[in-house]
Amino acid sequence: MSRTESSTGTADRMSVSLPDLPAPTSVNLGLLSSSLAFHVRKAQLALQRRGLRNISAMHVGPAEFGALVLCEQNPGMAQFQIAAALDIDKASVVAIIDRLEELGWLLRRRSNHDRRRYGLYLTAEGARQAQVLRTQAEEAESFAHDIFSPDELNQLLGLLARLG
Amino acid sequence: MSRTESSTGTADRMSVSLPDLPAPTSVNLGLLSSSLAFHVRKAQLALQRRGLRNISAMHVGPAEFGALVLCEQNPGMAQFQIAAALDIDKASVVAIIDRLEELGWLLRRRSNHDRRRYGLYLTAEGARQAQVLRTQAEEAESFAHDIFSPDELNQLLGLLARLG
DNA sequence: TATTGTTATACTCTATAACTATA
DNA sequence: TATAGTTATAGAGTATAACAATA
Repeated sequence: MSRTESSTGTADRMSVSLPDLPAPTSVNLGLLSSSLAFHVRKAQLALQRRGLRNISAMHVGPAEFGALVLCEQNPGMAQFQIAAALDIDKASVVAIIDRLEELGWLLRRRSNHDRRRYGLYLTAEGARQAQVLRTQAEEAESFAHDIFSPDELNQLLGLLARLG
Repeated sequence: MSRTESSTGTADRMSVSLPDLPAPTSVNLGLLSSSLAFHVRKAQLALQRRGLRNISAMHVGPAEFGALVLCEQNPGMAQFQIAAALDIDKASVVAIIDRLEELGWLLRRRSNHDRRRYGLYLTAEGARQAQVLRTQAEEAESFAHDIFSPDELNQLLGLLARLG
């Protein structure tokens, strides 16, 4: 990589301006300002920074939280169903369930109806932690209620749901 | 990891139901259905699947595309400004600019106004590629125009912008 | 002292492919 | 043959910390 000054001899490769412009003080986003992907990505970063990441010390991220809530609402759920609900591969679910099982928050029980599957069940401790995490998640997202009216929040959720 | 059947002896740890439930046929999302983070994440995945990822063969991802568009709109821009605009660390910008420079799409030119900085400028080839990529990005997001009315799309963009 | 760019390093999240056991 | 779960592996995308040059 030639990261030299190369102040001459490359003029023919320049598209816009050779002169040593002062760096712009305010940045023009161009096409990005109307890009859905750009805004969705920034929104996700903003949500992560608000505390949704590393939600309760432990190594419990959004995926673990999602799996826990799903198993709470749907006792006996199978791993491939977690994968579908969270939009990730079934192979990626294994490590998530492993972690929750190691924490003692969740049990795998081989299904008798279909012995290829596990049924997933929360333990009592898992149910307790789910409650704690749910509260934390709600607090992490509570700033949205300051930014948006209830109507606007519903609008946003509805519009996003149509994208997925 | 004991992934045995453990059909007995763990009843005290179960929070919900011991019986071997058939896996639920339809999944209840619980709290997730009203979670902003959950919907934003699914929306991002949907956008990526629509072709925004690996946008033009080469190793040109969303970050490279963003940097290219920014430099096109703001000739002489510095790397730390790219970092701020894309919401990533300045250290992460280095590799992105390296790649664009290797492709011959972009030039670093040490600024004379502040010799700590580089001014970033598109090459003629970079400007050509920016046009190609812009078209591809617009096509990748065009499905949004099928899903949303122009008003709805503006609403969504506006609401997302308020989150970031 | 603070800022800009750089390097080295490591971490999170996820996908892919190949395997097993069951269906 | 197809499906559910597993393993091993690899990749993308980023952050952090420490550093040199410059302000």
